[in-house]
Amino acid sequence: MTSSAHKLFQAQSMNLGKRQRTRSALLDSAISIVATKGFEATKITDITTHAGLANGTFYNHFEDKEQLMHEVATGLAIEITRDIDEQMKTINNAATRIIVATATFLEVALREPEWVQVLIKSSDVIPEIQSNLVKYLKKDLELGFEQGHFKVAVDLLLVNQIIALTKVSLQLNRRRDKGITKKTCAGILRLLGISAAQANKLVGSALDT
Amino acid sequence: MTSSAHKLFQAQSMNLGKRQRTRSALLDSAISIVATKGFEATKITDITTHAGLANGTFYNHFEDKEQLMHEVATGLAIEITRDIDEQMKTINNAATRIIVATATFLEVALREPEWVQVLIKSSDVIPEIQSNLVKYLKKDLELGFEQGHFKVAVDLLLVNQIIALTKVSLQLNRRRDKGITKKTCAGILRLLGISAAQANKLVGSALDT
Amino acid sequence: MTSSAHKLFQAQSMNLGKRQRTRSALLDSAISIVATKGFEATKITDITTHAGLANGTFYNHFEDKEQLMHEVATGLAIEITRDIDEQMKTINNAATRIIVATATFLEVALREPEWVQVLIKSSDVIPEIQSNLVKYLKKDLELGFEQGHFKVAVDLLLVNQIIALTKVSLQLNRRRDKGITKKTCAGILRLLGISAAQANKLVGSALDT
Amino acid sequence: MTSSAHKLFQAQSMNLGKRQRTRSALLDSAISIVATKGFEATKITDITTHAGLANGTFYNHFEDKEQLMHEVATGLAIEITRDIDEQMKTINNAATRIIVATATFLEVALREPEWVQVLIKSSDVIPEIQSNLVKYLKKDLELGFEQGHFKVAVDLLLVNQIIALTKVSLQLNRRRDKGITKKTCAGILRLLGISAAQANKLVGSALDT
DNA sequence: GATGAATGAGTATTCATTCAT
DNA sequence: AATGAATGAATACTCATTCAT
Repeated sequence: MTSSAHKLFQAQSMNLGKRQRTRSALLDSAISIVATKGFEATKITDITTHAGLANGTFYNHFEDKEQLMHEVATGLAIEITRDIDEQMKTINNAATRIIVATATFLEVALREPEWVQVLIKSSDVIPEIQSNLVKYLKKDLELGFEQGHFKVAVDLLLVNQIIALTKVSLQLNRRRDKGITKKTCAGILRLLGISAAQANKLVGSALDT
Repeated sequence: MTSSAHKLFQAQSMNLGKRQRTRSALLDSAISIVATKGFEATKITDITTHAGLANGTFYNHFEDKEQLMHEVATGLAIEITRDIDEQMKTINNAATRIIVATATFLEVALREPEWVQVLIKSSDVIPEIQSNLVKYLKKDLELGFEQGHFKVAVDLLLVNQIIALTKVSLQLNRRRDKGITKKTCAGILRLLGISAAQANKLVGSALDT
Repeated sequence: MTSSAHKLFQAQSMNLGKRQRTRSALLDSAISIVATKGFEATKITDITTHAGLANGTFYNHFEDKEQLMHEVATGLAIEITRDIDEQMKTINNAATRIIVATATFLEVALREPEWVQVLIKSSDVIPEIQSNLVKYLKKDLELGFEQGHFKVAVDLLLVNQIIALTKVSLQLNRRRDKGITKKTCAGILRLLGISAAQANKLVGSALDT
Repeated sequence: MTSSAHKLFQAQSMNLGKRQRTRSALLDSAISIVATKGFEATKITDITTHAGLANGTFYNHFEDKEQLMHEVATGLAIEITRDIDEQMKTINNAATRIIVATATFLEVALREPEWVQVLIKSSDVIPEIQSNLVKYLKKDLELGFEQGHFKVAVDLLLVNQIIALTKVSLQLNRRRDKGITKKTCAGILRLLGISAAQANKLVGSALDT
């Protein structure tokens, strides 16, 4: 039927009871469908059919579509964040942190395009996702400003500009071009006031190791 | 019924026949409703009711919602572009052109928030809008690169990044803050490889006259 | 499809517009169905099918089943009350008033069993019906007590007892036995403290003219 | 979970096997739920949840809701009848029998409102209840007519009128007013052709001992 | 026997679209 | 052209019932 994408929730519930496995099947199906058809256009029956279940089964596990999508988005956010956090633990330089975070995120997007697709689409509907992202990103930006790397005062506009540049990268990257990751990171650094040449150098040394 | 916004299509059809005026009323109503409720949530009856017409009348003028939205988006694009083109006729410096184009667009967004709101929302659904925008913007970017102002090679990613920065500005500008226009222009220039200080200077001299 | 019963609402809307006639068809269909299957068991599609309409048409005229049933019950109450009021205008003796009101009501029930059936069933769900009935009945009972006909103090229990006796009459009168009307009136008078012999005499002279 | 009401079926099955005890738990739960929410609105899961059982367990004991309600109603009828029969064994005077039967029934209703509530609601759906009641009541009424106490010929209408008066008493007696019992008995006697004064006297002497 | 997950038929409701007036 | 009543496909949600464990 669908993708070779990894089943996030199913993987997590392999050794749990039947109830949890069915739940996970629904959550994973929702990811596939939403990635394809979008949030609004996804019908309950799309999800249950994709999971090989009866429509009524949906309501044994979720109140409504809203609740399901919440869990999907939350699960995805946690999973993706885990990867990024791991990479970032030992990095102190703010410019490098921004580069690595962006690049790791975009790599996940190459590996699991459905996950990120859904996460992005959800972030319009589920504000927590967006606001969490803003919070963490802001911290690194302020750090970089204090460290003297970035020449621009941090405000909400700036944070959202960077998120927007990352999203653009995702949208254009249908062809899975790895070069776009570097260009995106460099663009973000330039937006932060770093010169074009310096931006390229920083991206190169941060990502080519 | 509601807004003090200017009726784009009605204004254009004032002196035409009744058929055209009814058509225009529907188009203008669509703008108001879509700006408020979004594309998906807009019902045919919302539009006809707002226009003071019977629901059936809609189908005397349009095949379906899709077609209506096409015309709305096209009309808006033409109208808004007209303003910008006017401003740009005498400007040769690419950096200034980018600034003025962005600022003019954002000013229209302040004056006619519904128009721009709808245009943005439509651009997801109607690709021509986006691709037209890309075409014109690309020309100026290439000019700037040739002129030596911008330090970055022009590609589709770059164009879309600039568009994205402009959209972010719109989304955040619920409070009609004019300062955001300048910040947005400066951000675009930095993204194009101009230093933060130089970007601010250019924006200042382009917009403060 | 069904009964030879008179179409209350259709009769009232014969010369009105199409909208009103369709509305009335739905109201009359509701009466037929509710009389047969009861309030709870009546589905929207039962009503529309019986009226020869599409299910969606229902919602062009009513918010939901609740609203429809309200109108049905109100319409029936008005119609039935009209008959009774007519008969009672010139009657001053309270005992006679009670007899005539009960007998007229039971006669309507013989003529239009569906109407009364539905009215009774509605009175559980729509309290206004019941409380209106209580109000009017109470007045006559108090009059009779003042006039010295009835030996029993009027209270809510008494009023409800009389209503209950009338309902029993309806339930048992599947065979359309006119004798039950007299027995019911006599029973009510006995309940009000009138002797069995006197009760029969009063009923006889009130109804045999 | 809730009421302090006595568990009829559980009490009867205390010393029987587990199967019987589970059955009884379901029957008692059904009484509680139906008394609160009514027959139609009672869901299978309401009953099983209240009994602390899984929903599937229901079908190990009953065919469907219908069968359950049959057993509930039958059990309640037997239990309540037992009390009344006990009281009546030594009473020969028909008027006193009617008074005591009614009063005992209404007392049970005060003590176990759920039982009677459900019994009344069931009697619409399960005709045997009603017809049994009719049979026993009819016997006493005929006795009273032979004894010369009641002035009215016994027929089905009369029997149902008396039942109706008893039900009215239950419906109005939300506030647990003991006075209503006496008024109800007196009303029944008046309906049977006994004068108001005599009715009050009989009720007084039958119930005040 | 008990469990509770899964089932799917049944129902209310919405709304784009048609068409007779 | 405009009207607005009627349509019916689409969809969410409920709940009695089944059945594998």
